[in-house]
Amino acid sequence: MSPYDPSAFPPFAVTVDLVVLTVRRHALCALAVRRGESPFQGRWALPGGFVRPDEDLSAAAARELVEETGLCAHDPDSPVQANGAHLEQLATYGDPKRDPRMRVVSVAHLALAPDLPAPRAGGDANSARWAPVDALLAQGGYGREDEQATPLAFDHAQILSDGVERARSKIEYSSLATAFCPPEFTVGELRRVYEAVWGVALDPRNFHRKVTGTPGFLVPTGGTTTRQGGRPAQLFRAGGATLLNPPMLRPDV
Amino acid sequence: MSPYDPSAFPPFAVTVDLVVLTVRRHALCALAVRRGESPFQGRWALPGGFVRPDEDLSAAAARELVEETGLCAHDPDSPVQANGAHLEQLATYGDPKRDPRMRVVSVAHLALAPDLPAPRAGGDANSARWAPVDALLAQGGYGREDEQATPLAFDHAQILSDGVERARSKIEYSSLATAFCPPEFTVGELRRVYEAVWGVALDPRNFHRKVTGTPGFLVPTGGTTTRQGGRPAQLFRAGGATLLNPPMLRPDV
DNA sequence: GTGTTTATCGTCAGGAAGACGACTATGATC
DNA sequence: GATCATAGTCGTCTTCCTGACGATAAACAC
Repeated sequence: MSPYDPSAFPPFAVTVDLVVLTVRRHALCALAVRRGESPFQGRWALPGGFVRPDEDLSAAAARELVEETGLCAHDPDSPVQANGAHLEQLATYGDPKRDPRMRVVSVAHLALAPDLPAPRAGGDANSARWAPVDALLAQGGYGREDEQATPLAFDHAQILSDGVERARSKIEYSSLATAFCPPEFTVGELRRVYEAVWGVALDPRNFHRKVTGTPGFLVPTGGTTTRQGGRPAQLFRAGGATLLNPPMLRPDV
Repeated sequence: MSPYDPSAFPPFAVTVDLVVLTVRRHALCALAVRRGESPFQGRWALPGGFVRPDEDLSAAAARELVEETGLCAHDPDSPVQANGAHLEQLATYGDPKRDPRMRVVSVAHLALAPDLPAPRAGGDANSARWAPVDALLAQGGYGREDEQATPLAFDHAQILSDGVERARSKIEYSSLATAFCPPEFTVGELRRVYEAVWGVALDPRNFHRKVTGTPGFLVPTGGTTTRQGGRPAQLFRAGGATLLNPPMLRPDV
């Protein structure tokens, strides 16, 4: 087989799909849009769209993220967090039958965002919402008789599942959990992020010792807050460290 | 922008490129093929080729792997090791200018193989060889006046670098290092794999304690060998465990 | 036999994490 | 204003894991 033969290559459509995760009311939620057209009309799907002819993959993902959420994405290599989300490539899905109409290869990206106001619907999707990932992935199961109980369109359940697993494992050994927090946050708020993403309860005392004892993870801003009730808590910003060594240990599993 | 509009999508070429790694003579090596045609004619590149119209991405990668090495690839989810290599998706590269002729999106895959006899050249590549990754990535640097000192074609240096980094980090927390070993191997041989991939020296006694003390990592076959010289060493096969918990710690960095 | 090489077992100190007690500083309630 | 509930913060103790390194074992080369 002759590689890169410009005269005879099978044409593909290339899209980006986004797994946008946030933590709302102690639950890990993903952004879902309702499809307005066939196939899978009326079903929920991940936001996404075609890559433009002269657009890089990461640029396409960032553009879709802005269109859907208004979030400004940061480069994967500069994990600063201003009013933006963390964005990284997740994986690529190219089963020949994943789209019944034509051959579509989708480069999925993962975005982590702090809790936001209502999502803004893109021009093409007639509605968008944050939904708990458990509900989105519970296929036909436990959900109320809600449109949420229907499976996601295309192979988006698989993509979402892979994105959630990436997020779950990545907060173990990186400081990425701070991407779910506002610019200033307390140790307790960060702990609730871990608890929501992992679905477990963590010991507040050991967690406090761990995160405050890891150099470069958190830097105190000097302020305090009582927005969570109880005794006032110190406010922190994310420090420069991106890798946690030793990592945060996820209980049992 | 209307997603999945079959009447108006920009056509892309989709390829798979392979980072095939092995350990030869205590060095981490990658499979490189010499390009027989323009662009980058005569330069070294990663093996790869077009995805066929009705072929899944992983199937295309497995096919290319067989064509280049004769290795039978295993499914990423069934990490058994018979006469086959570990194969997993690495990342996707889609810079609009990465191929000067047309828009090509390449889904790179990472393969880990035991030390093999000479690679077999595919029909399209006039030569193929194992080369130390250090030499392939040393752009214009230290190499002898060898064709190896020229940078790899396209963005393949970046792809190879990402693949090597993935391998380096993945053997920390998984049993994947056994994919570099023959079906039966000794603790010392496994240690030399880690040393070659990480480029460090490990304490033989602590390494032995770690790998033999991790349940499911190694299972003794009962046999022994002296092929490394010295006192006879027990032979092991890879156990069922795929995740190492706690992980193997990489010194310093 | 002596030396060299590799494998394997053991010991010890230091660090990190889980379990959990205790105290502190707010707001809510009586 | 006293009491209570809530959340945050500091310690202690035990256990496990790792790194450093001594010691022994079993082959081969001479």
